[in-house]
Amino acid sequence: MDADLFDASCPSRQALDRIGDRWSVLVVSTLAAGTLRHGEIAGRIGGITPKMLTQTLRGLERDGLVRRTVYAEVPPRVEYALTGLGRDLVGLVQQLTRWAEVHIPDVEAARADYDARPTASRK
Amino acid sequence: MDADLFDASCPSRQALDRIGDRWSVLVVSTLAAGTLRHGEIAGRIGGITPKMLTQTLRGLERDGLVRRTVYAEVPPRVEYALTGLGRDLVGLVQQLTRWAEVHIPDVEAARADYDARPTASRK
DNA sequence: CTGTATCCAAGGGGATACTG
DNA sequence: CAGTATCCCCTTGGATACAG
Repeated sequence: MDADLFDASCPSRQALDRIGDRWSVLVVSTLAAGTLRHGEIAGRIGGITPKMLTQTLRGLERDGLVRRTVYAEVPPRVEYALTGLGRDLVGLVQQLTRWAEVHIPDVEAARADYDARPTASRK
Repeated sequence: MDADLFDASCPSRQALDRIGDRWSVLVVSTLAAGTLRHGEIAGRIGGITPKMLTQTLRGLERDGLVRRTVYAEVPPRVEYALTGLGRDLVGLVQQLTRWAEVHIPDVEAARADYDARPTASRK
């Protein structure tokens, strides 16, 4: 019931808990293009349900990564934009993306090799 | 059924799918210290079940991030070590950790502020 | 348009016990 | 010691319908 220095005290775990879910990275990356409305984000991502979009946006807003602005107009208008902290996160995500782009071939090669191995095959 | 440029084609998503789970980052970070045995890893992390350790290790091995060496001895001995690719990933994870260490205070402040807001309170 | 509420299926991951 | 096999719970997230 008590780990060494890991569990919740590990910063990388906390960071991953924030962006490790299915949509956060996508939403943040989309907002990197600039201020967008709820429907615009949904349209650009495609496949995300309104529930998940709102849920993701709320989480990002709560963590100070996204700023939500509501305009009290007749047709409700709500705009979302990255905060300075959010823009910072985007930079990190882009590094992650870059790493992935460079190394994915290696990973796939390793995987193909692993799956083809006669010894420790077995998925 | 077809997103713009995201969904599975997004590299960052692929990278996150690899390290976004509960244990991969912890295991990889632990192995950054050097070659370790199954039990040693479990001991250093604390709280991980043998099932999850093996499962995580298998995934990392399959993706070419970790190298598994089995010694055919009387008391079974299996050692795990990072590959070049794995060491590369560790570098990225450390960047992530660094970012988290620096910005977690901001995130927590934003969260506390959000939770205290009279307007859009409501968890 | 923006967002909420409900229902529900799938899977991750924990506990435990057992095998080589 | 290393790893496997079950069982099972609980969370994530998708579909759908509805409200402000």
